[in-house]
Amino acid sequence: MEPAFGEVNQLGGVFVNGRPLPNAIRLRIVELAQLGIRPCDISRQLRVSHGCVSKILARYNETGSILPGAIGGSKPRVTTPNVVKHIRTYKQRDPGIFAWEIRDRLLADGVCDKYNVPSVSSISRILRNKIGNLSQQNHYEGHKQHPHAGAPSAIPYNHLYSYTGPITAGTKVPTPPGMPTIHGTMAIPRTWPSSHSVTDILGIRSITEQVSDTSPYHSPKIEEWNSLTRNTFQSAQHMINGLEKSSLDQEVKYSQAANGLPTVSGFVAASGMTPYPTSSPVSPYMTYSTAAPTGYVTGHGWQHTGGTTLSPHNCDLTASLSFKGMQTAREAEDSKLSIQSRKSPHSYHTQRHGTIAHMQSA
DNA sequence: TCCGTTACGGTTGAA
DNA sequence: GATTCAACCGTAACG
Repeated sequence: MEPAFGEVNQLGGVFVNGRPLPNAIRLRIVELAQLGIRPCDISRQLRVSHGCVSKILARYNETGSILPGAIGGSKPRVTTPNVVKHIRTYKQRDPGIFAWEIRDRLLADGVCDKYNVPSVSSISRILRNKIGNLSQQNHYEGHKQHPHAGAPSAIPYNHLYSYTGPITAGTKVPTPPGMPTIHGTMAIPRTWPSSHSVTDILGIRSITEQVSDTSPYHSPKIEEWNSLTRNTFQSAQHMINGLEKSSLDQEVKYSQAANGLPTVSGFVAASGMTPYPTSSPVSPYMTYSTAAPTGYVTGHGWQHTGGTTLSPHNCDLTASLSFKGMQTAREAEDSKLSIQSRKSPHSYHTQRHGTIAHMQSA
């Protein structure tokens, strides 16, 4: 069950447990950091925990993206029909073949690469569950003959069966040459045009990337985001440091504080505001609603999915960061990006709690 | 005081 | 449609 209100952290900021910060806040964190403001000051200024500031800045430096990672979902399956078909073929040709031999052969034949090759146990499971009858029959026959009598390794396997499964780290598409970059951080080998980048958030996408809309990995979700950005942003003329100043200022109006630090007045302390001060309680999950984006105070219009008119000159960042589009962009990218380095050290416990939470909410 | 790290309680979405 | 599971989130606390 969704909570009606967000929570308040020690700094007085409002957050929703388990949900990402608004994109504008994330963007503001990066921008302030680029202005040379220390993370601790950013933390206090935006009332976001310093751990979060650190995390967002670290991610930005690492990936060039301010956006949160893809939440939920499952890892791409490696036992695609094509892989199963090859395993079946191997088993047919050599009933005595071991799972690890199949694994090696899948690699050798280019059916899989090291990133998406099934584990030996997975292959065993496939043999048992999906090719069980065949396996038993052939295995029996195999015992009647010599297991390796057929010299299967000499048989040229059909290389037309190239792997067509989900893209993983090993099958990534290189960043198009025309991909705009922000600082050097965008130069890291992203393998898919990241819709998470500040550049993309602000609507600067290369033609190359748009061409990718017709790629085999094109999906309605990607199209949704692409159409949004294409229709919304026509140029990068307003970019400063990769950040769209005017649009940003429209959304997160901030003044100059006495200490010289920009103050995000739109994101005020809980003591000075009602987090979602509407006549009808506005859920922090407004993120996914269609409420009007009038700023963080008035209903947290972050990432609304409404039909605000978007243009380079009237691109309220909140609107331009339509969560609907962003979410789908993340989904699209997540299907293409395998971020190997972000293994959660506490997956077990989070999973456990997630399950419990899920059960409680059910 | 600052900041990187991590335990924790939570959400999400594909399978 | 419900459940499982593995990803993610931000906060709080620690060193």
